[in-house]
Amino acid sequence: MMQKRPRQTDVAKLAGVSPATVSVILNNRLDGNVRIGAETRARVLAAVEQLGYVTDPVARSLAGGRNSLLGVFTFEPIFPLQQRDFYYPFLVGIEQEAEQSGYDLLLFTSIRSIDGHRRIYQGNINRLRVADGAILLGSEQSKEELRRLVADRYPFIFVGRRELADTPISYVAADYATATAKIVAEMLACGHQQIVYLGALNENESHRDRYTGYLVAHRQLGLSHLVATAQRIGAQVITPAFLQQELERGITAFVLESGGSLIAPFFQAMTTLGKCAPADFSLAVLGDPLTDFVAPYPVVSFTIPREAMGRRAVQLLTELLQTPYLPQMRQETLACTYSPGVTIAPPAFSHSSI
Amino acid sequence: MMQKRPRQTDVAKLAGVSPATVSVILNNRLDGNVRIGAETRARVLAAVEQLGYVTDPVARSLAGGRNSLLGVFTFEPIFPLQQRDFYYPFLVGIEQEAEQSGYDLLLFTSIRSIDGHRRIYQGNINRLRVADGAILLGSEQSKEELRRLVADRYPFIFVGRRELADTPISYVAADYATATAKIVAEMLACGHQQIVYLGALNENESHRDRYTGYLVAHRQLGLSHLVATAQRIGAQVITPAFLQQELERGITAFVLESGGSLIAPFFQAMTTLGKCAPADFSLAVLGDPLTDFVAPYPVVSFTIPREAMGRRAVQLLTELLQTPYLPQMRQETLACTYSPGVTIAPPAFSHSSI
DNA sequence: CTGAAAGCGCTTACAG
DNA sequence: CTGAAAGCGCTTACAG
Repeated sequence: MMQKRPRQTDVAKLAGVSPATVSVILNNRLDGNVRIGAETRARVLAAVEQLGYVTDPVARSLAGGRNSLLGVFTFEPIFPLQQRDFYYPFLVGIEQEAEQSGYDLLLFTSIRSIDGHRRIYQGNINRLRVADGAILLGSEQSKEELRRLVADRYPFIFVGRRELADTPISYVAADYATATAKIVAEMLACGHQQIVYLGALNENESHRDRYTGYLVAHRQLGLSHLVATAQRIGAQVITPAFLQQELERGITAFVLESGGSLIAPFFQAMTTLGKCAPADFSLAVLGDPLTDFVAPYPVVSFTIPREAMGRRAVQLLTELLQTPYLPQMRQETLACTYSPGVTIAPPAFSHSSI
Repeated sequence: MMQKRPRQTDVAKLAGVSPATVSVILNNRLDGNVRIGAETRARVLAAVEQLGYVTDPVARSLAGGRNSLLGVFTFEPIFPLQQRDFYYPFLVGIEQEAEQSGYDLLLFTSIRSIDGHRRIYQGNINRLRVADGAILLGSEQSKEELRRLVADRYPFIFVGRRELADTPISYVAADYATATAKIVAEMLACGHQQIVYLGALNENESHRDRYTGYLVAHRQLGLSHLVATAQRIGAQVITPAFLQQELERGITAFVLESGGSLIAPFFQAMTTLGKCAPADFSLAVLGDPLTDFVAPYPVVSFTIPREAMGRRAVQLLTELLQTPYLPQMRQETLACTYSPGVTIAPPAFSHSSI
């Protein structure tokens, strides 16, 4: 049967001091007017050791201290069966930094997913509050819940840029805009004048950032008039007929959002047409490099700094927790790494007439 | 500036009832002697809505006794960069079951690894105690720490069988013995009489269980005299010369422990010799099926039920936590799944002379 | 059917 | 330098 855990009072009794003293020593408080004698401190620490005492984080947290618990909340299952690659690299970074900072990680697994996604507020409870602050991840996030979190002044950092109408929120994001701009600029420099932007149906912040990069690249060269509107399309739209049509109307280069499952259909359709990059068209993927399985040749793309984002999110969160009176907002953007490929070359029939 | 979030007392005041009543209603308590009038309940719920009241889970858990935190402790980093496949499936199962049971997961990332592995007891303090109980994983576990954990009566379940000299400990393990016995029996039934057991250098419980299965298969057929002692060898021992020698002394079948990095050298050496299973020898791997990358053909093996082990570990742990007065020991073994291959066939030159 | 009171285990002013 | 006291926000017997 289970022994009751030792309490602070037990330690206090054993050491012959008051609970307050134990608390002060354990929290290493160095306030000007709190000073503990070396002898007392030693006695208390000895008692702590002897009893195997560990502060109850729940009580500590209630009493207004902090509990060294960093929440990790994902809107999808944390360890998804399918896309195991999605969260993993973030978690690697998060764990590394948590270890450095001496925080434990609290995964909110008690939060049942309802119709496929999890909600922070269940009934009336913000479960996240058991942790000092939390790192949020996930694409299926509910803006409504974020808004409420901000209103509740709960400290959190989103991994990935998220925006709310009136309310700025803290995040660590990948710099999709710059990465995309660089690639599109490369295409423009090659002489492409009709670069079509193919995006997935659901538009979110990271998609918008990519599109911004696309626009910026054109604008910087004074080529704004060449910009085509982005096409947000379902994967099933990408057929040989569709791409044929695009090529015929003078499109010489494509940039594809990753993650929207546009990529496999694209290659399939192009193969059906007997078209190949960079001979027949130029191509870049706006996201992580493709595996050999998906692409027949190295496609120009960029790497999202997932681990670094995880690490940085923990750093920012711990900063937030240590300075509770400063504005609770941090927004940071980390650079993506250009990933070379063989898919960008001058267009076969240059329409250049600048 | 934001208002302080509403408390239970605010709701009580607004509804004109006592905090206790609010608590009872919000927790939906149906105890025999607690009954709330429909009108009162409606009034309270309306007040909750109006104020946007959210129960503070920290206070709730302090008052209630339990914190619904399940610890997850790994002796190596939880999200290792290298062998990401090792912990992941366990964690999937653990998360699934934690969600079912309404527990959150506490990852002890604050525990720094010293010379590559983590220690539960740091300066005589058991960090794990911040959680109600914990699930332990990892091959590098220190027996000394486990012993202490048991002595402290801390509730935990090890994923994987672990044994301590005098102290039984709780675990969920894979049934390596049965899985191995089945495979070896298949080889014996095929007519093999010299089956060599090749094991990694470090012997642990899971290795011993496999060897036990190897022995059992022989014994069940009354063939104990055919048993060769297991060879515990380093990967570098597996050279073409070594295997040549084995074949020459009449060995017709090999069973290899997985995880000891014996497998790659084995295939390399056999390829060098120009030998191929099952024509020249029979073969099984005592562990997870090999990827195409490692093995040129499907090798008989078995799948370790990692997810199920994770799930079961959480179940057993929550049982332990709910029945604190029953014996704190659970040992359970889950079956592995036979994974077929093409590597077992009758020996080319049968020495059978039974 | 509902309220007053005690208590969960800690921290933090405030005295001295 | 250390202790007594109040309080964090809830739940749970216990009264009535």
